[in-house]
Amino acid sequence: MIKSRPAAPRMHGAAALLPALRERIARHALPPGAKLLESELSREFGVSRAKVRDAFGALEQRGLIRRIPNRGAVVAKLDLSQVFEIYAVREMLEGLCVRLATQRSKPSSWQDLVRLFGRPMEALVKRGDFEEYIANLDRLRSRTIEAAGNAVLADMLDSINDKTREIQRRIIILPGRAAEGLKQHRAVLAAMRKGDAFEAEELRRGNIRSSREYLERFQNFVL
Amino acid sequence: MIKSRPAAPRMHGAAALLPALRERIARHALPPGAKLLESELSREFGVSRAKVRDAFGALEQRGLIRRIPNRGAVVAKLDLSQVFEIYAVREMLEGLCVRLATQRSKPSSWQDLVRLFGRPMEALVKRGDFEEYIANLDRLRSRTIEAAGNAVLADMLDSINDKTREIQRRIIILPGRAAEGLKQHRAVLAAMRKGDAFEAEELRRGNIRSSREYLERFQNFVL
DNA sequence: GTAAACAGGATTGTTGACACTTTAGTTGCC
DNA sequence: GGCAACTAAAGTGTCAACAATCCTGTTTAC
Repeated sequence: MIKSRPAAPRMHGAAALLPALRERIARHALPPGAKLLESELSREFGVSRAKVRDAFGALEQRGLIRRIPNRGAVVAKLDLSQVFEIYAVREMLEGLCVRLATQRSKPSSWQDLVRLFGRPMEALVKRGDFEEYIANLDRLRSRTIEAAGNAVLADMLDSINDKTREIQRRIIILPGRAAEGLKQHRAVLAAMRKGDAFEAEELRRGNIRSSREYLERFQNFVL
Repeated sequence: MIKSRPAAPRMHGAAALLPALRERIARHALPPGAKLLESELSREFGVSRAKVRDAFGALEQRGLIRRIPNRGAVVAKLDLSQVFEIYAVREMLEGLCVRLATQRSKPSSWQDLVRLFGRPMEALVKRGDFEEYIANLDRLRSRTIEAAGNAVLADMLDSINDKTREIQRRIIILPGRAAEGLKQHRAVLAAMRKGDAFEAEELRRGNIRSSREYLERFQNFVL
């Protein structure tokens, strides 16, 4: 059975506009280079063109779209060098995030995730169920960000995530990556479970460097 | 002689609006809590209210102002906990920046800054010329960011800088801070001059932690 | 005397129309 | 047939008037 991933959310209203566009761009439902028409979106979401314009402004600030005067807005493409730039920043911030999360929470609070990343995740990798694998990775990530309790950091990671979600998906399905990643996440979680914040940080950074190396090796398949 | 710091730039035109507002907020020419009137700015800069509104949107995204529906925009105040959140992130990013800059440039390219941070800076500290001291610090910072060659990182540091420029100024004038900071910056530069990227990173992080400690100790005077 | 109700003024939010720029298609000339 | 100039359509950028909301000071009722 094919898991029907919810398509583009067809919610109406101004509040739904920005999140919906972010989501579509992050999932490459709007692929890089795609043109965004103000009037079209205005009709689809039932909001005024001015609001669409506001949303475009926000997306441009986040670096998700590029606006060319009199020519409209297109989804930003990131070339390889930008992706590596992001990875360098990401390594530092995710490391910090894990360290803070470990320092600010009871070690035992990670027990359920330790369990989840044991047999269940192993099974998902063996079965090749990448959707659920990624969903669990997201659970770990959200819990970590929440535990870190740093809103500035959360914002930055969020922004980075928007830009590289699709690329991460493509890396995960590379041969061997999911299994290797799982091993690394287990190590991170074990350090968190011990309460060793600095070891957890270093392991998480290694995890991201390793992901980066896959990207380097398979860049032709990913971009 | 008093160095007349250029007041609020009275340039006109839509292009000048956003940078001018950023500058005013960063320098606390518009202090936290100050109200921003659309019509007033519209007149001052000779642009339509719609453009002022756009600029407000950008400032809100950057976290420099808060908009309350039907009540307008006020300069965001940061409480102490937010400042510490920013410091945690800043430590990582400035460290990364120094490391990248060291790795990607010829060690000899830092020679002029090494000299500048020798006697001349010493004299500025002795004389208590904080304006020039800070101007030189900014020179070092820009050069480092440029040498790091990472646009994503540069953006994030820029955003952080907007929010904490005034606070940094107030820390620098605390008793002993300028002298201690200078020693640390010298050590960082020496490591860069040697080409030891990781030592430079660690020293820079220490420098920021040290700045943070001053803030912690003197928080009542700074905020 | 106090508090609620009200009116006037000021400020923000929204909409629709209009002007400008680009693009694509068509016509006409060489 | 190919190239250049023109035309029409589509889309974006801009603005000004209108609507809704909030604040302030005054009046009114108890």
